[in-house]
Amino acid sequence: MALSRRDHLVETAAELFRRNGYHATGIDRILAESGCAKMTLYKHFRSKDELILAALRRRDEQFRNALMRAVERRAESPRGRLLVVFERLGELIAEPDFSGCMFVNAAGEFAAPDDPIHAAAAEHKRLIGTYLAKLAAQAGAAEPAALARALMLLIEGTVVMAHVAGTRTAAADARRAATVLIDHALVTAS
Amino acid sequence: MALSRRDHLVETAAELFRRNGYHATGIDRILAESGCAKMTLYKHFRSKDELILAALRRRDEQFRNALMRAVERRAESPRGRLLVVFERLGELIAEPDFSGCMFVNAAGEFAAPDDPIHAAAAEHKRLIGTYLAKLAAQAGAAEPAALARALMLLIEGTVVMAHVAGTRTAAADARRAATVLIDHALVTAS
DNA sequence: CATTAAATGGACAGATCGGTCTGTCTTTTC
DNA sequence: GAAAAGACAGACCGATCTGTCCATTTAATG
Repeated sequence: MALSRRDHLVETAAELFRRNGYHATGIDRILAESGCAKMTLYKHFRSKDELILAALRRRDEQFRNALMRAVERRAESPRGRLLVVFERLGELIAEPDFSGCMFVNAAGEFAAPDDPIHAAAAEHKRLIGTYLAKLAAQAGAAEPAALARALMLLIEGTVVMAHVAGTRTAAADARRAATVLIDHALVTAS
Repeated sequence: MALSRRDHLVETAAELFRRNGYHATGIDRILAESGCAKMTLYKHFRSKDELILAALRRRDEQFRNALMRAVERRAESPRGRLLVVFERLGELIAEPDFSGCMFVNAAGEFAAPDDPIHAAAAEHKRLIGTYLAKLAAQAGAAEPAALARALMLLIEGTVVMAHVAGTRTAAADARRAATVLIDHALVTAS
């Protein structure tokens, strides 16, 4: 079955927000691109901000599901599961119209920490961090949460440097640093 | 001497852009806050985008000067100079109205890589990276450029996680990871 | 086929956007 | 003190923004 009208709207919006930003993407553009009428939008959402929230939630789910599937599929060792994350990172930033992390961009445009949109971005990062900590624990890290936080820094830094500065080696750099940190955490644990 | 009219405008704009974003900050707001007339703005700048560029250039200089001064002032060992960067990072993200990196936010709102604003953000990151590579070389790293790129990832990741997710331990996490990477690079060099 | 629900295009409102222009006032300079 | 330059306030422009409303058409359902 094709996407429902609502989902089609959210999908189109998410793509435009990702590529062009939130304030810079007008409602009319989203409607024209999706072929929906204005009243269809405002029947499903009370405001543009709610549409942004729905778009972020959709992308959060898609992103985490794809990540977890990749880790499961390519899993070799528990240590290797952590490294799969960085391989996926390399694919992500190599995509033709990669535009950085849309959650980071959202937090940038909606800077107030108590803004629901900012909070949704924060929740996304929290969920990824929790997942990484689980992988780190399975790999037998001395302090799984601490290792996960360090790897998160490398991941976010990679996305930023690849987008802002166009650093093509970012994912490889991150992977190399990650192996050092992971091995250090595993040695300390044994 | 007080700031010139032009500099006062740029300073006010930079602060508003940093806190509230670029598209979300209107010209009128900047004028009201700075007490300038519209024609004063358009005498010095041809467009809002040029004002944004001037604001980014100003902040880039201020930021790098402050960083280099901190490194010089608190310098102990060559290795310690690298770690001063992370101490400064901790102070930065602890500031009351810290709003992430305004260069990253600029690249997010002006996503096209060939946009002059995006390019200015890229140049800022490039300059920081070059400086880090110099410090890494002075510390005797095996591959100074590679170490610098890895540290950049930690730094950018710290700013992102602190702003987006409110991770208060980010700078400490980064510093800890940095020492591991630095020592690894120094051991390999000897 | 008839009824009902949903989505359509498009007009419209009110606000705000970036940018232009006019005219007045203040400051500097000689 | 006169002349020149710069900054002031604010009206104004066309475009665009989010959001509301309506009248029509389409699609699904009994």
